[in-house]
Amino acid sequence: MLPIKLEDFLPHEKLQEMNEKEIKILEAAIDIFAEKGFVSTSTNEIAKKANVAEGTIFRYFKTKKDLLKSIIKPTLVKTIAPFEMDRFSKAVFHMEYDTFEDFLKVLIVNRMEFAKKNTAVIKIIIQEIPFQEEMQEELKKLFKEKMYPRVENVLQYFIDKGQIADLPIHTILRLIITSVMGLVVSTIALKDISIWDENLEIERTIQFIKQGLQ
Amino acid sequence: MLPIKLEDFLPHEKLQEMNEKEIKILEAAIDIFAEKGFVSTSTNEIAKKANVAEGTIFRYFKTKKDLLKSIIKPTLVKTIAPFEMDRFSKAVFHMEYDTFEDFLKVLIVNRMEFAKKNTAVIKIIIQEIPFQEEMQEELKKLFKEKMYPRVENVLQYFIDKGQIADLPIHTILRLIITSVMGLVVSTIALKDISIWDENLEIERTIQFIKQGLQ
Amino acid sequence: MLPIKLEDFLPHEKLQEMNEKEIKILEAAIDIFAEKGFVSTSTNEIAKKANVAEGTIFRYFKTKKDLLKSIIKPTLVKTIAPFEMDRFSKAVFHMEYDTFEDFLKVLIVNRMEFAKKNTAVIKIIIQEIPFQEEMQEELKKLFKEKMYPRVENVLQYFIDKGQIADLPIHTILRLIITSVMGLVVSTIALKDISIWDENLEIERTIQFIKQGLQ
Amino acid sequence: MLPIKLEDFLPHEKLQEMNEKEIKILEAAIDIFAEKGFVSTSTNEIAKKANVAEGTIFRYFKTKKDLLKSIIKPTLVKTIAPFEMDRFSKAVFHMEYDTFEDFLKVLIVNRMEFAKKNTAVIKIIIQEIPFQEEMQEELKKLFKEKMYPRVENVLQYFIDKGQIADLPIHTILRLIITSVMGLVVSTIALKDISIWDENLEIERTIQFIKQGLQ
DNA sequence: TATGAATGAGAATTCATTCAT
DNA sequence: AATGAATGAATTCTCATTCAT
Repeated sequence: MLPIKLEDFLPHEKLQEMNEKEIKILEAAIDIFAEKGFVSTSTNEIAKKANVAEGTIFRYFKTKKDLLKSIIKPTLVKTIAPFEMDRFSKAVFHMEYDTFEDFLKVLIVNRMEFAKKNTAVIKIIIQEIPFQEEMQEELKKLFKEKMYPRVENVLQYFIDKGQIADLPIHTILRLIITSVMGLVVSTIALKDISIWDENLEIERTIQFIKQGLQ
Repeated sequence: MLPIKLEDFLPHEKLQEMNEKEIKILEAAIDIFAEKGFVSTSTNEIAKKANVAEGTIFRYFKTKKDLLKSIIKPTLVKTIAPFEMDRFSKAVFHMEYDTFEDFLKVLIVNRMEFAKKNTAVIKIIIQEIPFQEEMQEELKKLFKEKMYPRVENVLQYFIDKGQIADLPIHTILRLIITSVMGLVVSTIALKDISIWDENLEIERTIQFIKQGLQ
Repeated sequence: MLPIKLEDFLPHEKLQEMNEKEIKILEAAIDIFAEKGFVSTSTNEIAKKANVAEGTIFRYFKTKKDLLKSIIKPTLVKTIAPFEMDRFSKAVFHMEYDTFEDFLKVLIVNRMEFAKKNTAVIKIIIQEIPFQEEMQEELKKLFKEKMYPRVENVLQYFIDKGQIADLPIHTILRLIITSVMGLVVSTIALKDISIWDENLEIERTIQFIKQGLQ
Repeated sequence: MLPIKLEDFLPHEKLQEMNEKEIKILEAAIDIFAEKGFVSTSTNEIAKKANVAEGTIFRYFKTKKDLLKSIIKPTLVKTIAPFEMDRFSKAVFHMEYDTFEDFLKVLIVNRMEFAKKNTAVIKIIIQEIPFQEEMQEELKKLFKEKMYPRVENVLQYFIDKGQIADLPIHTILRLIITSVMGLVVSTIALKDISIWDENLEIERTIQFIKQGLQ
């Protein structure tokens, strides 16, 4: 895996108000957390990789756990965010997509790109969320308040148009998320294997979900 | 989560040749590993919960990692095993199931039951596999040698009968596994929530997969 | 090094009143103590090599240190003993040897044989005596009471006959012991090296001491 | 035994680049290792005597064994070094000493002084070398490459001059080393005993070796 | 701000010894 | 007599965090 560059996925304003050392610490921490897990990574190791003194870490992050939170939170927010803010979301809410298939395509391509940019942090989130109650709450809140209401709207729209079956929203959502995450995880895990043709698998997954929900 | 009882899921012969203390250590370890993660669990903690001296742990398991392996391995094997040996598998190979739907039903119900019995160990496996190369190899080998060939047979049979689309086996398998694991994880995570009706969700998942692969 | 056989160097009566297990424990302990040192040898290891249960060791030897003493003491006694009891000693006291050279020859050949039979225990003694005050006392007492008076006699006899220089007994003794121990240690350490010709080195050492004391 | 002062026998430059705590740890370790042996000394004990936290030991020495090596190695080098570098050695190679006796005198006085300054470390070396293969190799290498060739030169010179007998170099060397080490050990062990007159014993040892090799 | 030495609590592991069988 | 399971104190080593410079 290539070393992380924070500028790839932290908002510009945020980055500008961050110190260079702080950034290097975050980048180093993401790299090593993803590789060895949070608990198995020592602050000493992070300091060395970030080329700072161990004490410097604690100037920017009160504790090691704080450092973890600083890594997880923005990505958690950005995982959910598109559903409320970006081009994609606005488009959907203006019902610019006529078909569920178009919607799926945009959703999947968008989240796949995001996942590939944020592989390391996503790994960390998947590993650590089960043990970080605070982050679990954050995730639940984001899901409930930011994501679910918008998605409910969209899905209801397609149900009403008769493009997908009249199942409970939470069931539809589960089946979609499950399939998309399966695709994402497979892509990350298998991306080096020759038989894996990403575009083909994306297309097949779209068809699978679409038909499955008909 | 209820405390684990090993007798629920270790073969009788195996249990009989195990010492009472050894069993109590395993049970305690499974409980705490699942709750706090392997690295964050101290042997002291395990010893206390198992009501043995800390040294006793090391009589039965050479190292803490050994203890982890002793927990993970049998469940890993049993996760794969049904595909080669039990009633379900034999039945399938004699093509006693006429329809893909029947096959899916048996598969899902069977794995759901297993998952509910082994929740804690499955949590541990999901958490630790990414960091335990040895176990990764074991898993790959089991998958390749024990599971894939049999499943390939069955799926090809249904493809030939025209009951599922003519997609590559690995794609079909990914979509099925993904959906089933999504169901399993949802069941474990949401089982206490009132709107979650397990049987209904099973049925919906079966329909989803079946239609998705048509 | 070949495994030790106690019968080689424990008196017959002593051996007869010893249990078979006790003997096997002693033999195993000597072997491993010599190889790894007393502190670095575990009772478990000894038990395994002796083919007995760990508890059995403590039936015959109250503590691990007791086992050490049981190994060291008889050899310590036998290192000193010849000077008071055996053929060599009696001979010397009857002044059957006319020349200092004859005396040296008997002394060295005798002690070399003893050293080669007891290599392992001698190693243990050299390693452990510095840390075992109790054994140090024993050694001093044996030296003072059993060895020194006899040896003094003999050496005085040769001084009086003009065969060795009129130096203080303790100096003569130091120079002899030093040269003999150097020979013994060299023999043990170098016995596998081709240029080492034992008989030649014995002869040279005799000449060296003899001339040195003229 | 008096507490060790490192400044007595570590080169000035080396000492200057060493931290105060590092020095205190080394001094404490030498003291206790010499008294109780390496394996029987706990890092806790060393820390207490050195007045540092136990963790501090491991900042300066990666492992306990590393600490041992750091103690043994410089003294091992310095035991051999004079034969290749210092005043004594240069003098000998310019054959400034006319007689073997002069040579012996310089050798013995020099090594006796060294031994008295480094008693504790020498004790440790003698105790631990048999169990530390790495150090054994180091010792052999030093002996072979640094000491033996020079000494061979000198001894051959005296053989050629007819001052010592024409014996193999290794035999001559063994007899000298043996006698000198015997003197050193006796001095260390007996230095508190009233009958022990060091200068007298040195003189007697010189005569003993000289005549022995005639 | 930044450093990195120092800390000491806590980790996994070992082992002599005990004791019920 | 003999076993070997069980113990728990002691050991080496790690690491997040603090703090004087």
